Amino acid sequence: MKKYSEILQKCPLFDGICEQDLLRMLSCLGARVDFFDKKYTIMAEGNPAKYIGIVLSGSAQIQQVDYYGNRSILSNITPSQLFAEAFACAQTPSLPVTVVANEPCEIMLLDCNHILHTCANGCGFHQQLIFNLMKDLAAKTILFHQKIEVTAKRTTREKLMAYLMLQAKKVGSNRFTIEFDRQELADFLQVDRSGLSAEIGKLRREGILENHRKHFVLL
Amino acid sequence: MKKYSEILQKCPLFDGICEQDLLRMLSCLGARVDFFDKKYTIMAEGNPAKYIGIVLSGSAQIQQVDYYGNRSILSNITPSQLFAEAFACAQTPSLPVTVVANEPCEIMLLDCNHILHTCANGCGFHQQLIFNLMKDLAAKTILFHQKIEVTAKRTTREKLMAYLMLQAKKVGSNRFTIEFDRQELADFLQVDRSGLSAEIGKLRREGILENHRKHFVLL
DNA sequence: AAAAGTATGTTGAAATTTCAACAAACGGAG
DNA sequence: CTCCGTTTGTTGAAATTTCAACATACTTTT
Repeated sequence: MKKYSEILQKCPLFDGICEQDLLRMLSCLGARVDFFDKKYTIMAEGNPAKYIGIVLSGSAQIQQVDYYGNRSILSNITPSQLFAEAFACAQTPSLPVTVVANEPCEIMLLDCNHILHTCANGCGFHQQLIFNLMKDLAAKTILFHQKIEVTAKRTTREKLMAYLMLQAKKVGSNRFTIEFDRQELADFLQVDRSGLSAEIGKLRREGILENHRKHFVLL
Repeated sequence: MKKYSEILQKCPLFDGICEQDLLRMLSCLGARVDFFDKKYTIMAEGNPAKYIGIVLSGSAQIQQVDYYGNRSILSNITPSQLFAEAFACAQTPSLPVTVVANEPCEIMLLDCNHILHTCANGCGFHQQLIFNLMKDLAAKTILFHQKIEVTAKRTTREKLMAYLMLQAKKVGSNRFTIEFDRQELADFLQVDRSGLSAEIGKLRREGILENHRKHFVLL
């Protein structure tokens, strides 16, 4: 596990925990590492939520797919980030989302029960882990509010502009690269892909932005 | 504060804490109670998030209002429920939402810093409060997923049906009363009110549901 | 019980989105 | 470099949503 310690140190779950303690903890938490190729399912909708996931390398995508096969993208998870922690903490009997590998990736899974309940060897880190989980869940809630603020807009143009302005704000520059391809961006904004492409073209012709594929400049 | 103890006992923040301890805690947490008449603002967008709110009586509504004045309703908060806890825990410098009184209500405000950090008199309940906050935030995250699952649908009809079926599931019956009036339901589902009314009429004529105002029966 | 105010339903026209189909641009493999 | 699969852009028609305006139903006040 030692080779992952640099990534794990950056994980919000392990804030305030030193490398030595962290490595000792992992076995106590039932940590295991799995590999997934691009497009493979890491966690499937409908399964019980027992594990907290941590992306060690590559990236994963949280999706909801409805009865008719329409995909809605909730977020991308990058290295050091947690996923499925809310469902694991709430012990949801049936995951409402699917987690898929965006690219080949290494995923660490932790047994959530071992985090929430004091273990037999009485290691004293549960309090810190629970505090860190609380902070992480608060931060995720804020991200949800941001997503809703964007998708609550009524037109493709407004959603797109709200999204792009948020990205510009995040990186502190009017020039940035987005994390989604066109189909993914459409599934994140909850609009039609071709309509989205058309709207980007229109904004470009109006001189509001410049772009090439995933690269954008707001003018 | 004693007159609120029945409501507070049901609050997820105080799970596993007995009445006596709870009442002693309140002063330690800087608890105060405010009254608000219908439509009054309990917390205003843009302010720093310092307090966790608890609805003692009446109800409050979490809203986002954008630049153009378009309202989006996130949720209704009923007695014993928390609000703004995610922003307070994350110490957000600027609230992204507005909380308004749905009806005359009593609101308890707690200073979040007093919950997260051990106090001078070293009372031993912070760990339990943090654990409870973590559970509450996990539950709220799941509610967000449900809202997104509904609003991700592309047509008014699909959003409405997804919402109604979720309500039926919640109460375990095909007959139920919804918590929103038409304008509020439209602002929750992120659709046009008149289009929503039209769609309800259409579903009624198709024999898919019966309704009168807030009362619905799915057939 | 009437009046006033609010909420809901209805309508048709205008704006927007979705859908399907295809063209163009790009990127990786050989 | 070329081929091939994938992504992105474009288009027009059909479906849906939005918008404004008004009618009707319900509630509250006096």
